[in-house]
Amino acid sequence: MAIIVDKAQKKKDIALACKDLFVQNSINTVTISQIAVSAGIGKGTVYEYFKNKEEIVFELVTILMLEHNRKKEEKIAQAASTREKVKIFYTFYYHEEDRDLRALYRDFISISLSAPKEEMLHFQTECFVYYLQWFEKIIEEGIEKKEISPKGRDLVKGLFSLGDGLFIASAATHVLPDIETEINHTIDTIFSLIETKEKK
Amino acid sequence: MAIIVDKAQKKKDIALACKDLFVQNSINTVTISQIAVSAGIGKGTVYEYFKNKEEIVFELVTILMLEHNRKKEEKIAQAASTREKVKIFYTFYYHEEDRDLRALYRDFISISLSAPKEEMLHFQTECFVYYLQWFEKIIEEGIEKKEISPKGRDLVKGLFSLGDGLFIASAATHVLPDIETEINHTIDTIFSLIETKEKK
DNA sequence: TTTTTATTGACCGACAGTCAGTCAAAGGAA
DNA sequence: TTCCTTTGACTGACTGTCGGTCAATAAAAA
Repeated sequence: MAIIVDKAQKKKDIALACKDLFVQNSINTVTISQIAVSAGIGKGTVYEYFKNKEEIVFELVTILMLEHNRKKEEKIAQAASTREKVKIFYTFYYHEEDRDLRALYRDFISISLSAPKEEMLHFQTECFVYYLQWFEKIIEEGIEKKEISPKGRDLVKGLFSLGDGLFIASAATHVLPDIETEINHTIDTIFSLIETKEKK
Repeated sequence: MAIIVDKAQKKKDIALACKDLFVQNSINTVTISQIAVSAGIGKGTVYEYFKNKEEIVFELVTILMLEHNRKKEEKIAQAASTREKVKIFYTFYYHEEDRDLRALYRDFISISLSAPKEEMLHFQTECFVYYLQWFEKIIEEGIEKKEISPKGRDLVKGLFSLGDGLFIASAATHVLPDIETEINHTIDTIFSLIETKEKK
């Protein structure tokens, strides 16, 4: 046998090497040559590890998401109320520390919308389901603890999608310059409607 | 002197001539050559009327949107309750008759997210504000008529963005195959929370 | 050596966008 | 009427760029 490269690890290395490239530019303006230079490898080698540009974004999003989820999980565990948990859940859309992931997520949605290839739909679906179930769990626990009314259950998908909706409005228009206030205002309003009286 | 062409009209003609091309394919897969053939003009002529592919999509969206708004306005005027008006407002996301505009809107969001050029942000902002104000008016009238509680005012942007959020989830994932049910379910839940008792 | 794996950049085809040139209509001069 | 000139509309061959391929090479293990 010859050298055995840890393919998975090298994929991560290449992806991370050109993270700034993707964070600072949109996927359409980044070229494979730039990627190869950034990663210090030949253009052909890029294709040994990735089928196309999009796959690099997927890899990057995956890596950053795992790290992001770990931190988020901790923070949410510490939150006192369901309302607070939901608010923390949405900090992704405006917190400074998530800026890179957010920039990639933007590209990511853009790709998924314009090039609806099966793999992308599949990956996007996986991410969506993961976060939706997490979000469902938070709401479900709130209902169990009688913090919020069972009606919260009927708002899960709506509330969840609202985040992306506001995010897109904020990213693609001049409206909503302060998405943080907007999100928290909406959450507060909805929670004032579904929180039970006996909440602490 | 030579022939003077109505530039604005010809822009519309060219855009409409390649409508199907854009409806059936995503903007990235449509080529300028295809556009030229569809419109029965030379490739260079395309650039006499449009700066790039994106501009053609803008033109198309504008044309179809005007027609769409006219019809929607009629329907909403006929609706009995605020809840019904809101539901009709959201039919865009699933009604068969709006399928073409929806397909273009998808591309449109994708472009705005990945190529945030000033013109695009501007156009997107205009559309967003137009619909948001329309939506605000519906809610405001509902509050005036005491159909819904003043809290509805605090939910305007949230409710409004929810539509795009669900739309994207439905377009970019396998989740939410039935967006119609999902939207109406969410609207019903929220309205059951903000509708006043004295509603007819 | 030989085999296997990793790497590479020259190469190719496709595409967006340009531009030098063609064409047709209109007006004016004779 | 005829012919010449002007001018805007139109064109497709051409150029540069980019994504993606592949034959050649390197280099380690057997």
